[in-house]
Amino acid sequence: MRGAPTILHLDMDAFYASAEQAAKPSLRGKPVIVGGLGPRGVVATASYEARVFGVHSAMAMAQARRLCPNAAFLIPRFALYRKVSDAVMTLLHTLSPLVEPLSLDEAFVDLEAGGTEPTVEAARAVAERLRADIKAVTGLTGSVGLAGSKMLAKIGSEQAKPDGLVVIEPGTERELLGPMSVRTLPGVGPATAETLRRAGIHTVAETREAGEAELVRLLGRAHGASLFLMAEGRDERPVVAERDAKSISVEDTFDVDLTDRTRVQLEIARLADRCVRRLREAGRSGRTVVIKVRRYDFSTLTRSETLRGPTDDPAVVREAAARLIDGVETTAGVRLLGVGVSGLADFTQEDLFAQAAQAAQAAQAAQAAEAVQAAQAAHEALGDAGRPPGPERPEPVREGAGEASEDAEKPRRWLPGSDVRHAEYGAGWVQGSGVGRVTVRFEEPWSPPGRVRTFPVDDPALQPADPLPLLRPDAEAEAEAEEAGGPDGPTPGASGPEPGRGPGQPVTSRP
DNA sequence: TCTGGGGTCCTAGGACCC
DNA sequence: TCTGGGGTCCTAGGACCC
Repeated sequence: MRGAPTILHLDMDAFYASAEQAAKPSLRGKPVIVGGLGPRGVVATASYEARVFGVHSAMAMAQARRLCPNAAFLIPRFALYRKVSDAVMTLLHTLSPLVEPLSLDEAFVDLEAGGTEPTVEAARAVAERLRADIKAVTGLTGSVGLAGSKMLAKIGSEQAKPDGLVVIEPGTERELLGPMSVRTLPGVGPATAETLRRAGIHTVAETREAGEAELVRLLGRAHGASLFLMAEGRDERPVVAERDAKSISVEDTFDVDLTDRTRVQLEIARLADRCVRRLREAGRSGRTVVIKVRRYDFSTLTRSETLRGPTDDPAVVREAAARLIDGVETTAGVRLLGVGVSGLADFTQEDLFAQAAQAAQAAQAAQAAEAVQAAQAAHEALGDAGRPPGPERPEPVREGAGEASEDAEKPRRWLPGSDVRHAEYGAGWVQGSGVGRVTVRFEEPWSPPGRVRTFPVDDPALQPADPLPLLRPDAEAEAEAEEAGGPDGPTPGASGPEPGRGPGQPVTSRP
């Protein structure tokens, strides 16, 4: 706990929905719902206009449609959100080296580590300037909480929503927390709240009064002890920058339950390949392969297998996943399959062999023999004993292999919300499609609301496009873009700087 | 037409080693 | 031969978060 509110929590307001409204002028002031649009989709984010109708995150999309049938329903465009997020995180890094992102739209910042004077006034001034900078650079609003601990900074930003700032002054925590619901405390979800409710505990004050021993009895050692500390307003968790990922996983929910065994095996193989692609993009390898199966009745199980050494070989992960699914009964129907890798190591497979060789040289004879044995065993376990050890690695399996030829046969799918460009009408986005037609609204983030036109789905003049930046790029950037290949050339970042400013620099240089 | 996708941390039992 | 306790690794499941 600090004597001054120098821990900052930023939470962007209705992030995905707000980004869509910024990108699509015709949707401003209207209910917007972003999420999965299939039969089993859920809401990722609802705009404040949609929340009025009772729509909220994690709600089944079907229910959202019933509650708010006139909303715009859009698929998420992560490429855009990531760009906006990068711009926001860049601003946060100008405040302190200690920035802890929690997701694309949320982060803690340790202002004291960044040299902010430890006073309420100084912290408040930094936060207000940050909010103005975020608005100027992204066009979006964010809410900020300032407090002496992470927990209270986060509670503060929640209270500040939308588009606000709340400072919780050290010394006022217990009084503030006392009457609040236990659900306010981090780590208290539906299950914990129910356990506490049965014990007659509803508020933070009641949690505190129950005492640590009782909470540990109800919830277990770690959970009970940490909950007691939180209820007392004590939270010493430091802001930690750059935490390495501990696992990487991919999963798919199918529109219709899978019952065919061969199809299940095929999907597991595809997921394994996708997972390895992500693993390699991150420059990591992993030792434990996990599969996840959600059955028709939503019961979920996992099976895992730990290899002798880390791998980033698609064939190895595919084979492990295949062995694991072999032991799972799926005939009654499967709604979700997943493949993950944990026990991540920083080196790739070749590095592993290099390391083993080095170890063999350096270590004593006995240890060296052991290392070689281990390397051989790993080699065998990895299923490439027949492959000569060398720098080559198996070709990554690419899902889109032969894309061009396939595209000609497969009808293009125009998903609501996605960006397009028409040879004659310019930039727009898909408003809807069906019965061989696609409806496009032609507008840009900086234009007035645009008009709608309808085309055949296979109209060659209509092409998918990258997201436009939310703010109009300056003349300089536009010229560069044109030099780089005209309007279809690389698009400037979504957070394109305003006139006269270089990328990465704060918008304001006010004292 | 109920319930996504990507993560983190904790618990608990059994194997195995000292 | 019997009796232990502790530590670590692995597997499986569950709660929680955004």
